[in-house]
Order: sequence, then C-alpha cells, then structure tokens
Amino acid sequence: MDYRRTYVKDIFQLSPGTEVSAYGWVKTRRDSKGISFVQLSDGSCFQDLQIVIDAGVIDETTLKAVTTGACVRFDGTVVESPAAGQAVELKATGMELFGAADPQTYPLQKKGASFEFLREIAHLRVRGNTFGAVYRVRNQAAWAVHKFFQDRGFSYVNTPIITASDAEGAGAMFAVTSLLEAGVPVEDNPEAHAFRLKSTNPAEDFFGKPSYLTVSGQLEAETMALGLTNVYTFGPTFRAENSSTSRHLAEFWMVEPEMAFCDLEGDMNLAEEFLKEVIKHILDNCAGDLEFFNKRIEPELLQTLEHVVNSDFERLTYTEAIKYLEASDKKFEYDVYWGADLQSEHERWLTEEKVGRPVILTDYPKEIKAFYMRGNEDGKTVRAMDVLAPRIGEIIGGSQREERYDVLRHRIQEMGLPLEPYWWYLDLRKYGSAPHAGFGLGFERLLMYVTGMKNIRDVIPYHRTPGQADF
RNA sequence: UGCCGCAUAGCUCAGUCGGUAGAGCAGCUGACUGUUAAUCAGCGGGUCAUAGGUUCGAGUCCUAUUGCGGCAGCCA
Repeated sequence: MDYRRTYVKDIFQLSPGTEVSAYGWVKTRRDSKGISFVQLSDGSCFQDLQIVIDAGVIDETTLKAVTTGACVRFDGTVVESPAAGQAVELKATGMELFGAADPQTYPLQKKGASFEFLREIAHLRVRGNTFGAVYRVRNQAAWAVHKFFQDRGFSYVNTPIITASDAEGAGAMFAVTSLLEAGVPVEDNPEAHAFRLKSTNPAEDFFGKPSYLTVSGQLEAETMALGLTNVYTFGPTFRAENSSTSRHLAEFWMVEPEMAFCDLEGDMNLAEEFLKEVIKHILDNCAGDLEFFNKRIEPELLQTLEHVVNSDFERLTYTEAIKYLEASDKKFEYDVYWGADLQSEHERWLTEEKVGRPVILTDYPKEIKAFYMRGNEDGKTVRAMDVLAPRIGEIIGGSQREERYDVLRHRIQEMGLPLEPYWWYLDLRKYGSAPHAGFGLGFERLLMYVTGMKNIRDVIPYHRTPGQADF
C-alpha cells in the first residue's frame, strides 16, 4: 500500500464509470432487502461517500462486520446517484475489512453526543462530523497563517519554548526542572509514588537557574525583527493559570508577528488584514465544513464571517470606549471609569452590542498594560491595541514597542521589575534601535470564531486545562 | 482561586408530595428492492457518582468528597 490514493473528496469529482477504491471509516450502514448502503468517510471532506452494495456482492459475514467505526476499503464503480443527497456514489464490487469495531462497545453512534462526552473519547471524536470539520478548518487556518505572512515577505522564526526569563512578569508559568526525581515510592502506601527534590538550589538545576515554559515568544521575536525586518512565530505557549473557562487553555498555539519600521497604525492594519485574509481563505476552502457549522453550531456564522471580510473594523481609543460605556444604559457589575481595566462584560458590550463586529481598542492607560509598550506623548497612555470579537472577546493583543532606551529602562524599574534579565532586550534599544510593533493572536480563539464552536477545548485535538492532561 | 449548576441504562434525558426505575436513540433478533439521523415489530440492558446522615421507607431531603460544566478574575 502506498500513501498515494484517491481521497473521498476526489472520488466525488470522478466521472461515472470510473473504477476506484475508497478507503475510510464507516459512519453508518443501512440495510434493505437486497441492498445495503454504507456512509464512508476518510476525513478529506465533510461529505460522506455513499457505497451501494447489492445483495450477494459481499459475503454476509464480512458485510455484517461493516458497522459504525469499522475501517474498510471498498472497490467499485462510480455511478450517478438515482436518489437525492449526493450526485455520485460508489457501486461496490468488492471490499476489504481492515479493522472491525465491536458495535456493543464502540462509543460513537450515528446520533449526536454531547461535546463533554466526546472530550472523554477525544481519540475517536475526530471520526465524527463536527470534529472532522473542526480539524480540517484548523489545518486550513494554519496554512492560511503561513501563506499570509510568506506572501508579504515575513520570515518564520522559532523562539524558545524553555525560557529562563519571566518574559512579561505576567501570568503563572510552568517550571521546568531536572531537580525532581519522579516515581519515588511512598513509605506507608506501596501503591503511591511521589516526587523527591534532589536539591533546592537553582544553581544546581539543568540550566543553572530557574527556567519555565514560555508564555510568549514576543521578546525574542523582537530581536529577530531587528535584523530580519518582518518576522512571525507560530508555536505553542503555556500558561499555568488555574483558569477554567470556555476560552482558556494551559497549552495553546499563538501567532506573533513582529515588524521593524512599524507603528501602531501599521500594526492595526496588519491585524485587520490578517484576520480578513485568514477568514477569506477558510470561506474559500472549507465551504462544506462551514455550511455544517452554520447549520448545526452557530446559525449566523456564514453571514458574520462574510460581513467581517467585507467591512472595516471599528477603531476606538480606550478613552472613547470609556465614554461610550459610561453613556450606556446597560448595568455593569464592574464600574466604568477612566483608568479602569475593561472587564469581559465591557468588552462584550462594545463588540457585540455597540458595534456588532470586531473592534480595535487603542491607547490604553499605561498602568494597566505591559512595560514594553510605547509611551504616548500625553505621558498617560501607551500604544497598545486589542482586537475584540463578538462571542469570544479578545482575539488579538498587540502594541508598538518602546524603542527608546532610557524610557524603557525607566519603565522596567517603574513596574518593579529587575533590570538584569532584560539586558539583551535593552541592548536592542542601545544598538540600532528601530520603531517596531507586533501582536499576538490566540490561534484557538481564531478557530472558535471561524467555526462557531463555543468551547476552546473543542478546537484543539487534545486540550490541556487544570486537572486534564489525558491523551 | 471565588460563586453557581449538574451527576439516573452505552448515549441524550424524564422521574410529581419521600412510597421501591422510565422514554428516545444505540445494541441484539427479525421484516422490508434505493436508504440519507431509514422505517416497522420484538428482546436484553440500572451499585440512581462516592461516603455518611434524617426517615418505617431516599433517585428524591441534609452533609462531605470526587468529577464535569458555566460565569468571574487572569489573559490569547
């Protein structure tokens, strides 16, 4: 067997009369007297291939093993379908059963199951309609990310996953250490195992100092941009926050472009162009999957996505947003005033009710943003931007970076951070500094937006959240 | 981490005032010459999350624990 094959999606393009073999997994089988129908999927497209089996063509024992979940190859001839539902189907002349799936125990059924249940069988849910569609869209979105940046001359760079600097002083981090010995037997309980700490001295650790899984590749990406001009990263990111919500993961994928010779305006333009182009790519390449999401998951999905592609994002300063919020009749749980960090309820009101499409908020008070953001001339705000989207909230966070050595040094100290770990970051401003800007996009949040899926755990094959690292 | 909700058949759920366990789907057996979440008939399927408590009697009320989910904080 060779990896080259005719995928199900290609079989739909073949002319009637063509002989072909279809490989895949069985969704359902329906029997009538003298004829059987099998829905076959190989994950190459949303639509299943219908296999038609006349009585006597396949021996009865083998046919009986063609149950939901079984893996098979059907050989046959492409024919025009006399019934509604599909243009062509495969009239079987023979088959091979690769792997049966005991119907008494196979957990998937043709009728829908809850997403919560499917998370428990995440290794099998890819065979269902919803998750096949999610992962096909995920693949196309990843491809669109690379294509977008490569078309514009951005270099793909890989930043470290293990880092010894607490990059932004924000967000709980996972420690990486070789000072722990695992699987040490517990004295009074022979079944239990524990960790043993070999040393408490960070100097004796693998890297000679405390190290962590990265929470962002931004700082390193900045160094690459000040040499390659335009760069982007696309890799895993880790947050040890004990947050259990429908939009947080402990391990997620982030896209982080960084551009030399760029200001906040250019950063916003890139973010908007980026979201539009990735969404357009999905619309153009995942039509069947989106149709399903539109029908079963999020009724307004297609309309919303097309609207986003064809209209300009609303751009507001933080100060303007506060004015709108203060003028709103809506009762908020948290008070709104200039200087307050916007809460989820505020962001949701702005993007869902006030504007009704993505909004870019800019120029936040410096107190509520990170140290590296470029200060404005008013001395009170920084050149930050957040892109907020209906349903999911913050999808992009970015800023123009502070490129002035003295100002940055001062900000680090003002925020109570140590200077020493940032020596190389400060060096960037000391030698050949350039105005530059960038942003971070949560890839899974983008996927929630384009699929309409309500829980971030359902747009990644195997989610990592507090208390959950199965598979 | 805080607040709230849920836990009953393989799955999705119902279960009234505390009175001894139900449905649909799935599975199994059969029927039907073209089905599309096929249809029709029949059959099997339960430690009501766990541990205590109240009561003559608990799926139902109380407490604790565990798991899952939602919201908030944090963020992408």
